[in-house]
Amino acid sequence: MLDGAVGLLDEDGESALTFRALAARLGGGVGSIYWYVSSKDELLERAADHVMDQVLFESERFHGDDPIDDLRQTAMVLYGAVEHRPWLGSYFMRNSSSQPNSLRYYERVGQSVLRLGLGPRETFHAASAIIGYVIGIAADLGQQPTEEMLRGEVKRDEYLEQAADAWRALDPEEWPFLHTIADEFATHDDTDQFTSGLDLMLDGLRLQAERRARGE
Amino acid sequence: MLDGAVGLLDEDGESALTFRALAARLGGGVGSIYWYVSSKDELLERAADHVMDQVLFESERFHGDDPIDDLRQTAMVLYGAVEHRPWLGSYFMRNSSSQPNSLRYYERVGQSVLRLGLGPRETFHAASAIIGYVIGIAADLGQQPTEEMLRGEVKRDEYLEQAADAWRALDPEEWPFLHTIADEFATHDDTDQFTSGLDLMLDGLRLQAERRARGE
DNA sequence: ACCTGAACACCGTTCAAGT
DNA sequence: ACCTGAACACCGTTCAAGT
Repeated sequence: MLDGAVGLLDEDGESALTFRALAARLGGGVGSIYWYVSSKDELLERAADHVMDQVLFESERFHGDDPIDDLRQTAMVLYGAVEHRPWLGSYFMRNSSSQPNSLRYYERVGQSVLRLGLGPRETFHAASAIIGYVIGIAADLGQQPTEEMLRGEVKRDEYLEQAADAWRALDPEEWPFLHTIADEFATHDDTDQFTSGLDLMLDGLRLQAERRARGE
Repeated sequence: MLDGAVGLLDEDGESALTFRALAARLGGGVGSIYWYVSSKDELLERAADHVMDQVLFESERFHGDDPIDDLRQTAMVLYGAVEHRPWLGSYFMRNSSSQPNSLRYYERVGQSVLRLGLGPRETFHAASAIIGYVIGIAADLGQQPTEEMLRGEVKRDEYLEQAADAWRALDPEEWPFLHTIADEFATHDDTDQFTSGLDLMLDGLRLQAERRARGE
């Protein structure tokens, strides 16, 4: 059932997942889904956790010497899963019993942070910040244009170039930032953008750990 | 109209904003809303930008010597707006013409980053990372429990303590991270959590700027 | 124990008709 | 130019009835 739900979501976006469509795909009646799930909210939570099962599996092979490296790779696996699933961000990591894999993932990230030797509060904050960042960026990147691209109406390059052109047409005195980044934006790679911000955060985390190790 | 829409969203959450409820509040018919807005999506985009108007106003007074300080304060104003409006994260910063304030906010953040003297690509990445982080964390924090709290069913403290208890009951060998942070989680302050992660990212950004200034 | 599908309440959107 | 509200297609959810 969850395979079917994730399939519908991946193929045609969040609006394609209806009880009727899911029942049709499974070859059953609308009502029978309610035997396994109590609401659409729970269906989406369980679908999210179903995706996290794969994320968890893929991130289990990272056991390097540097905990920061492990964190980077673990975060990137999650990013890969959320990048084209904007719905995932809104439903995972709800502290509910129907999301055991999300909790395990949180624990995994946390264990890498633990190796940095920070205090409990800093450890809690750092692990939450990393996951929050991944979700935030992925939600940002997987928005409206993506939906139109799913329907094949707009190509990504054209969309970016169009937005960049609009920025270039603005007054440079008033919009120096948009002018500076217009070229970068038009040709940017989403994964690069994600990685850069992640590295900023991980650099800050490494700095915090070093400071603490020096007893500051 | 947008005041009415934001009012409904703030009072009873995203599901309370329906065309019928909005029409009733405005004392008109359902169809008349379509004279001003072409779809519910656009209504939410404009409502989001309506909120951003206030965010923009509040963040205009930051002009300190340290661009990083400006960034921190500008980010915190946005956080304050999104914290209790989980719907905002999904609708703002779509590069559409109906969101001029979001674009202005992006420019504002970007101008502070520009003062750090990085290259165009790093500038683009840093500004996007900061905003992505704010949205991600705020979306994380403003989830399900908040909705139940809106209905007055669960108090925040009880909810956190309950989750922490569930973590404490797990095997400590297998879940060292959750055991380490259970106490912190039970008593944590959302704004503290947000600020800590933001500072990690800003520390990393400062480091990057210093490296570049030294010509590395 | 598990499934069915008609029925219900509600939603976004359209549109002929009004002022 | 702006508003009205019935009508339409569709949705999540319920439930009496089936196996």
